[in-house]
Amino acid sequence: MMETEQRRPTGRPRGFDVDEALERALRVFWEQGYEGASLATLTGAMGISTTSMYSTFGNKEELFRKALDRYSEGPSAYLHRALDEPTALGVASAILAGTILTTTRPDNPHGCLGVQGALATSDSGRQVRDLLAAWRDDTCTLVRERFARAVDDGDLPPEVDPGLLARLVTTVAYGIAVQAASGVDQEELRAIADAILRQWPLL
Amino acid sequence: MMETEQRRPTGRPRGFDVDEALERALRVFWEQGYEGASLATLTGAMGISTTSMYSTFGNKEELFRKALDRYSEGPSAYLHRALDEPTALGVASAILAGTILTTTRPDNPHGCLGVQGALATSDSGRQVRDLLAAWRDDTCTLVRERFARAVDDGDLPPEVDPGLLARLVTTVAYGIAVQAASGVDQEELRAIADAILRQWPLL
DNA sequence: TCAGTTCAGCATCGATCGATGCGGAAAAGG
DNA sequence: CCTTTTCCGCATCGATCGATGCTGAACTGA
Repeated sequence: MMETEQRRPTGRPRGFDVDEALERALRVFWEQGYEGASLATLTGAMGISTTSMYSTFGNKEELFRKALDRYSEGPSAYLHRALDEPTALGVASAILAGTILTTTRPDNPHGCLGVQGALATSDSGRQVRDLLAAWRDDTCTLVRERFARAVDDGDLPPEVDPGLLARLVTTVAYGIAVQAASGVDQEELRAIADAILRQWPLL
Repeated sequence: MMETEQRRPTGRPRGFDVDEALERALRVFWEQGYEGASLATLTGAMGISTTSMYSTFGNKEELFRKALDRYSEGPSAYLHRALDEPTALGVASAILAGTILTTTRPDNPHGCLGVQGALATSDSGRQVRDLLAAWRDDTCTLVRERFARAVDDGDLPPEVDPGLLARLVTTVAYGIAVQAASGVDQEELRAIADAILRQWPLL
């Protein structure tokens, strides 16, 4: 028989919830960026000591990576749901709608962690900057592959370049994220997305 | 007769070129952001001592404000030239073309200072963050007023909302700036801009 | 030449950065 | 109970943060 029951570690159990602490850290990174978020601010928001943070998450960069993963599966989960839409227009519409909702939700920091987390950094933040650039590019790649499938299915005209269309949709999404970070109204952003989608597929 | 000759100050003259030092500082802020750019990095690139920097520019925040002014009149000067285009389509086309050129020029940092200079900051950078948000909003306002004039002139259909169209163009421009910061190819961005402009006026 | 003024190199300020070591407290197994 | 293991508050590390004072050098006008 397999040993299915997870090994209960001996010793004093952890005194805080890892998921909740990570959620708190995510929000700090989201609002203040990777370099702007200090360890003191992070641990203060997480409600734990620096010792607990380092023993649990490694270091600041590892904490950010885990926070980004949580962001992808939480606030940014609309992206993968959007890719399941039956039509390419539905995909694009869901991406822009999800972007607007996530970047302007009143109880969240405004903007997108993947954009404002580390867009320009010093040398010490270069690794995280590259990580987010890859994160954005991965998003674009996923959309491109979905659009390529739409072309194969006849859902998009054969002359449409899926890569270009994916780059266009993500560009608008990132632009929306910048506007949202400045506090632009949600309905105004919705009107922009509608105007773009009204010309679908634009190419 | 007016005293037209400028007062020559007595004492030892300044040993460096203020414009060139500011240009160097601008490039550091452009690449590393306001909070990422340390005084040591700034003065090192400017080739002056911290004493000279403080006596000449005030402090780090004032230095950034002056660098932003220089950015507006230099790399971002295409914006005001674009507003002088005879048609609204010409304005939008010039804005997007200028954005692409400035944010992807090989000898410049990639991206837009107004976007990546301080998109998410700690509390200490909040003033600069707000400054850049206002800078972006001012840009949008200038474009809106230009489009409103185009509506009055019959250059744009009367049902077009100038504010919405201006927000759309600037949103695409900011999105392009984000993509450029990630290293996206210039021609790909041009293709995106062309696709947008092909549907003009989109609303 | 001299007095007056400014520049800028050097040292350093207190605060904060990310990160770590120590040691008592707490909770498990035996 | 006792031993073992882990957690975590506290103090602190060297480095760096933005910012300033001191002081001799440099250059002016008289």
